[in-house]
Amino acid sequence: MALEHAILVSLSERAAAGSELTRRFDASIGYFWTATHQQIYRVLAKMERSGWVSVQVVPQVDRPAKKEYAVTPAGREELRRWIAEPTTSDPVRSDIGVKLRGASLGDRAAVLDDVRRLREEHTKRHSLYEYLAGRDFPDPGALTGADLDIYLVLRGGLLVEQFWIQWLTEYLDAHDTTKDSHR
Amino acid sequence: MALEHAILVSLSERAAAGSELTRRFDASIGYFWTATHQQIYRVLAKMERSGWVSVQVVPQVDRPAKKEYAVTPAGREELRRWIAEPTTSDPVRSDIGVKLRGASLGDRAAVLDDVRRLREEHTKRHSLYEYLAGRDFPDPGALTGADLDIYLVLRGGLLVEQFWIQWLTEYLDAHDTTKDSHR
DNA sequence: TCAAACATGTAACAAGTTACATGATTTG
DNA sequence: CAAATCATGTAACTTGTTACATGTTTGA
Repeated sequence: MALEHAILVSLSERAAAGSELTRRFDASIGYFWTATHQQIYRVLAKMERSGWVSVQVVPQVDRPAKKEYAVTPAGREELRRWIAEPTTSDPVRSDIGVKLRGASLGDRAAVLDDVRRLREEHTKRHSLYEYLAGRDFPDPGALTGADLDIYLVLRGGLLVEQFWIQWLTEYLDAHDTTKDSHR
Repeated sequence: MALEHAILVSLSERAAAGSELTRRFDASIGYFWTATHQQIYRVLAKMERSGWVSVQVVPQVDRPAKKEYAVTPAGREELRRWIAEPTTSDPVRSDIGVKLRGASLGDRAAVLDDVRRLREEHTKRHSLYEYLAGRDFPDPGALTGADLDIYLVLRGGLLVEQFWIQWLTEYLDAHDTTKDSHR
């Protein structure tokens, strides 16, 4: 299970409540791991029982109180242990990959529309990442340590989006030039 | 759920038993969807109850009998329906992405070793796909219909492997030139 | 005949998804 | 005071993983 470890990484950078963690998973950590708030709250409760994180209720001036979670020494130890462990490649799962393969068994025109829409989405995300890279890392060559890591993971996000754009474009080009949109 | 639909695509190409499907998921379909035999048998049973596939027990001369599954008209209809449905991008989940981000909280040298090992794996898979492409699709420009689709999905597999090799190489280069392997 | 490979499964569990629920506080 | 937002959760369900179990047939 990597969700627990992704949370440990995020909390190590800065203590946070479940809602704040959810926002982080929608953004930076989300390049390579996603989670909904329901999952995060459940796992946080479990991690507290395991003693990997501690909680402190923080009353707020202008907001409802929140539970701020911080990594404990046991949590840091667990994270070290997990990081040193050999990684197995996660299986790839992509609906669109299955649809592209089976397109001749359904409505080809609908698949092509779908592909155009997805390519648009990935293009937008790619632009966003480029913007973030330019804004937060104007001089990548100067980075070291944790900052360098954060930058390199953002690079991974950029490269994944590039992959999608390239693949979907190849698909569209191949099916536009061969006029077999009718099967 | 796309496993059911991935099975429908595979069975549409040719009827098969669970063990044969498992082998296909380890190979071609597996570029973008994976499944173990336990999952496949469970889902096949469910699909039979739904009427999407039919079974025929085939006694074999030199092997134990197998249950051959074939797509029914209802299954074909369901596949058409699913293919026409708009696709939502599947969430990305990658252990190594989380580890790269948190590397400064653990043993950096171990992470670098891990990255080298993973890059090696992806390089091998890339070579395999290149071999398959050259063997099965010597003249991609001439392809149409289902054959073209199968080729384009293989292209997707190749491009994913390229992404991995490039990203992991960037990571290694960045951490080799900045000598901060000690945190 | 006994080990290996083939084919099919069960059971228990872990992880992820979807839909809904609750109370606090702020803003119009 | 009503609607919107924030923060936290529960419950039911689906999907995926891990470990084990069973019978068949071939080949050493």
